[in-house]
Amino acid sequence: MTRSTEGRASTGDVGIVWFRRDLRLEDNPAWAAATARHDVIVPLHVLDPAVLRWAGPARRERHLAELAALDDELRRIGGRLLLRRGDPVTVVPAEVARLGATAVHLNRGVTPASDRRDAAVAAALPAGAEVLGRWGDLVLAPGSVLTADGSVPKVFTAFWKRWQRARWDEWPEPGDALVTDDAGDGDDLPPATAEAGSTGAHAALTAFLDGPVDDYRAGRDRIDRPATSELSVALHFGTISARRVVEAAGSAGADRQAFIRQLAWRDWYAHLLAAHPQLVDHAMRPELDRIEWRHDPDGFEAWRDGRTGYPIVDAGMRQLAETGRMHNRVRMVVASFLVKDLLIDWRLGERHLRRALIDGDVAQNVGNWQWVAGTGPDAVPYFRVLNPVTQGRRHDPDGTFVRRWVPELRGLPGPDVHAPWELDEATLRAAGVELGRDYPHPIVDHAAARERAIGAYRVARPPAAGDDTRLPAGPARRGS
DNA sequence: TTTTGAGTTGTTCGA
DNA sequence: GTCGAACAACTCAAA
Repeated sequence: MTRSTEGRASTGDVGIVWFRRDLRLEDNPAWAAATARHDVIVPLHVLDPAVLRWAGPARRERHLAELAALDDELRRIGGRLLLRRGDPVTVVPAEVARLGATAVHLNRGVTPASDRRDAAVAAALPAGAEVLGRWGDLVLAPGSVLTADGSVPKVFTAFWKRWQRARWDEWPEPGDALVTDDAGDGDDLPPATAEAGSTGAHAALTAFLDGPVDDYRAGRDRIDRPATSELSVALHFGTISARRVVEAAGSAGADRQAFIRQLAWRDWYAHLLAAHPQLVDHAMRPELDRIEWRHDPDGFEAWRDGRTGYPIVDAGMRQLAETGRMHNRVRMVVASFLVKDLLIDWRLGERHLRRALIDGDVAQNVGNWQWVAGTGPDAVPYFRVLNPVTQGRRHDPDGTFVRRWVPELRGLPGPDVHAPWELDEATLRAAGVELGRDYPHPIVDHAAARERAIGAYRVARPPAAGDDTRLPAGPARRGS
């Protein structure tokens, strides 16, 4: 502990704000409640090796930059972020005892692991100290958007209707407590980057609201341009509150409405996981856990390393490996490819993306993977299989995105880059591409793989009542 | 309790 | 090239 704080702290009641996924001071319920209640605040962050093990290099690096930015923000009001390393279940109670704190304020997470950890911390606190949890990550807290029977709506549209009607609970107003300036291990942090912290988050929000938002419906699926808010990382670390984003966007016009709707999807997946923790590794409908996934380590590696022979898939996976980022549309395409084209268990892909993405989040990632796999909530026809070539031509019409991440195909002109195997020898030769040498042949035939996936899903489905003699048939054809 | 209409970031086929 | 229907059969929400 550094000098000056001792004197300030000695006269007053001490509270700890344990920052986790809420690395901001503005619009932060735990921070506001703590500064209103205590005389002295200790802002604490714990680097937990067990959590860091599950983060890829891109997220770890950004995590440290975000901590540095929060530390900068605290310095501006005379404080420092107290950084500790270790298991929070021992570290947090030890700090409470050392500082004589009476409460630990935090914003809760929606995963079972997060709740278990917080409960273990609470149980280990010295007598007289307590954990005070709030919700600060979502627009609406879990449990606040329910159907008439008290459950989380299982189709998005029903959730969306109620979400729009719901009123926010007011968050507490911050007080004027003193903030301590003990940095702990914080002096080892790398400098904050320009895009980190609340400053970076608000800059990204402003840039989005100054232009792209008003073409959001048409632009958001364009993977070759910056047409989205790029706020997922800021929302992941909580450097901006989702409520601020909703307020700033307003609701004027269908484009802004479409953008806000995406934040409702985010809330929906969090609400679902909070209510159904088993969604992390089980299909919402049990029969869909019976799908016979293929054991195909080579296929998985080709997918992971970006050499499936499908350019949009490979571009996305290489971008992910290099940067920890991926457009939402591309996430759907690569997920559909693994699950439907390769018929590999969605859980394997989910784990990989969750680790590699900077914004990798259990609730969001699981929700989206289950949506693509058709195993989760929402009405998804099981025959929905994304065609990687169609998706590429539609959302990357000039092939710009592919050429950026798959340099060996740069010589191929325009949208032809999405299906190099369809080109004639002369075109390929002119572009300096020999399939099988410079770039892989497709590892599966999409049309055949699509039929295979539909068949596997059909077999897993329980027979309809009164129809238990039906044999698994080939894909139905209309007009037959 | 029963009924009814809707779901859904898609693809494919044929007119 | 564009358009609409079909895909398959549920489950869900709300009346």
